Amino acid sequence: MVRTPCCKEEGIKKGAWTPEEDQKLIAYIQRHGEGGWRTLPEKAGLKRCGKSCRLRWANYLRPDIKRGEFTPEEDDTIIKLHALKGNKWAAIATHLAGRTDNEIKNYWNTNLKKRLKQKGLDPTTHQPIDSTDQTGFGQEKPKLTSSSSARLLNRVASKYAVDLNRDLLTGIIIGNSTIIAEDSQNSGHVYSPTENSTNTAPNSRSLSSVLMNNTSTFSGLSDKCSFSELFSNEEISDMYMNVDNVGLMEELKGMLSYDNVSAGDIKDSPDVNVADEMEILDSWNVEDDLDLEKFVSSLDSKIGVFV
DNA sequence: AAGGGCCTCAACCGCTATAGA
DNA sequence: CTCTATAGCGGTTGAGGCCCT
Repeated sequence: MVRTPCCKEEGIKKGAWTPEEDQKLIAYIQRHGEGGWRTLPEKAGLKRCGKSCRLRWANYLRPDIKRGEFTPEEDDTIIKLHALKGNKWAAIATHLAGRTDNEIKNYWNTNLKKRLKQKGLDPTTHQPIDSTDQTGFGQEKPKLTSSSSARLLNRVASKYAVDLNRDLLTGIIIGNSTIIAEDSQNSGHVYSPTENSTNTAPNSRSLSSVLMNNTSTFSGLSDKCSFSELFSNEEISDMYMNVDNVGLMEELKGMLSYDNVSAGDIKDSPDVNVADEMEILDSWNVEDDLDLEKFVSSLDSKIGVFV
């Protein structure tokens, strides 16, 4: 990939923008519209590189930018979306009208991060820092990289998760705690990919069984999440607003995080024998109606201990 | 008053993704 | 398919303001 030289030329100004420069940029964009950033500086009479102009416009001069203090509602939205998306500032910004990714990133680093720490929450994982936490989600999770089986289980789950319909997933996420509680004791249930996905109860029991029984093994904040393909941004945001257990939603997202992943995508992961995992996964016949737990046990004997 | 440390946030840097020739 | 230009993203930097001693 060839890097475009930027701001390397002689005579290119850097640093803070002056009001005069701002005016030139605004006037030019009002006349000609956005785009063509490479040639814009010269045409607009600015001694700046195009990238600098684009950033100045996108982060500061755009007329739809909302300035001023973040509201408590915006704080809440950022925190919840960060739990779901991680440091995907641009993605988070799409949920906050008038706020830029840069502004949200700065606000997170200078305010919200500290606030979470003060509440005893890890700003990265959003889980309690205190290891005595009794929720189960706050307990230190084994690193994803520590378990090949966990990774594969994620992929197995995701392989079937795509068969689940939207209503089912919504049901699992929003307030279906009764079923989940029952499922935690239903260890013998067969996680069957052939169950009718429109039959909500059996499938939700299967999926949430996996969640509850293996909660410590699921992780991941991958942007390859198929979650976003199943739900619109607005719907995801609504779920976060309504869901009681944010941790559960994260777990579910983690389950889906390997959807569409290929061996090539994860071959750099240090402790994963990807070839083994993919071979096992590919050889697994969906029609076998295989019990997931038995399947995982069989994996343990082949590629490591399942935690 | 001074100056040192801390905080904030605009701007920059380095990189990837994508489109189009 | 390859190459190149451009757009976009996330991490980092540093100037300037604020606060404390």
